[in-house]
Amino acid sequence: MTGDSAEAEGTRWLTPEELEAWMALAAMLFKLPGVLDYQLQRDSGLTHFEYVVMAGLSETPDHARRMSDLAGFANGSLSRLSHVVKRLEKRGFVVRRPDAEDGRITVAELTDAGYEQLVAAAPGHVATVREYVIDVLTPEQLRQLKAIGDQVHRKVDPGRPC
Amino acid sequence: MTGDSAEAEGTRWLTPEELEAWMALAAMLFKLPGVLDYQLQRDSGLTHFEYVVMAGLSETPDHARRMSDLAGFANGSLSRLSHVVKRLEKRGFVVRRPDAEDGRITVAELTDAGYEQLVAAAPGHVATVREYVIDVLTPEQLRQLKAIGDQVHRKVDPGRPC
DNA sequence: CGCAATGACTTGAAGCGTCAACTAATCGGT
DNA sequence: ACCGATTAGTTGACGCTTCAAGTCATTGCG
Repeated sequence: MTGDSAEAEGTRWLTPEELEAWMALAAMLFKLPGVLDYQLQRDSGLTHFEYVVMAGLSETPDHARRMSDLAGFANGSLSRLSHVVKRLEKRGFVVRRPDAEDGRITVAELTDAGYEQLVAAAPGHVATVREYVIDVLTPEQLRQLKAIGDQVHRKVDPGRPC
Repeated sequence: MTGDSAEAEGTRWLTPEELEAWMALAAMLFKLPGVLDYQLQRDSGLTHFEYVVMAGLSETPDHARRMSDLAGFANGSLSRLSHVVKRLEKRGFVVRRPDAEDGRITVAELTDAGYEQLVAAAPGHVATVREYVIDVLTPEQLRQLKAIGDQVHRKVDPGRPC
């Protein structure tokens, strides 16, 4: 679909430069998740999403956080989070309890075993991020990447501070 | 996991700038596929991956291509492609046949119905890519994005021209 | 020529994510 | 104080991706 045909006249096709940028982004989009999941799965038995969820819990002072908050942090749906937390609970990495003040709210809390698992997984994960992303880019490119990512993210998901 | 603790001494944790860049990329990585899939699914009943596969076929003069070639183009595994092409075949968008010269090779070919489906889906897809990525970035950022994407992609997937 | 090794897929099972439906708790107007 | 509306989260079914195993064709070595 290169836009050289005459149908759909109203369509603004991508210029060659735009296409190149999009293809480069798309290739990252397709490949990076697999690389991250593969390393974490192999070395720590965790999905990248599971890792992010547990990391989100570890960020708070009491290693606990309500579900919808956590879902936002991990960029996933509440349903997805619910399934994942149930699995993590079954594995003993997390516990769930209703909030004392508002019974609708569920609070997920990282167990000690979960925290240890996260601490054990972190170095390998960070090394992978470094190897495939950070260390192949210059500091200037990292700045650019942050700006680009923020702008796209803001467009995709407007209702958020960031 | 912010690296302020003392365990795992050998680990080079991310600096704040590196972390910011990574978080911005990760947010894109999580959200964009959903946006693209949603639009294509809603308006054309296609997955983004299915779209890319059919686009890969439409690029050749005879609208046909061997499976492993196509898998590389679409950045997916051969197994994934095999399942997807089977579904597309069931829907009448693609046909498969063994190669005449080498019986191991399967060639997938876009049918007329498949081509029409693709042509109908393209404008909406391009508009979405434009809306969420291209049009929120400056030409300079698009150049940067291409460079960044290429470098990461080359690291992730070394055995390829691009 | 024969047959082991390699290459190109295909298949089936298992796990994960999404969607829609559902439950349960709180809010808000009267 | 009541009851419909809203908010928070859970669940089950279905579809898609992955992984490991299997099939069939071809290559190349002895």
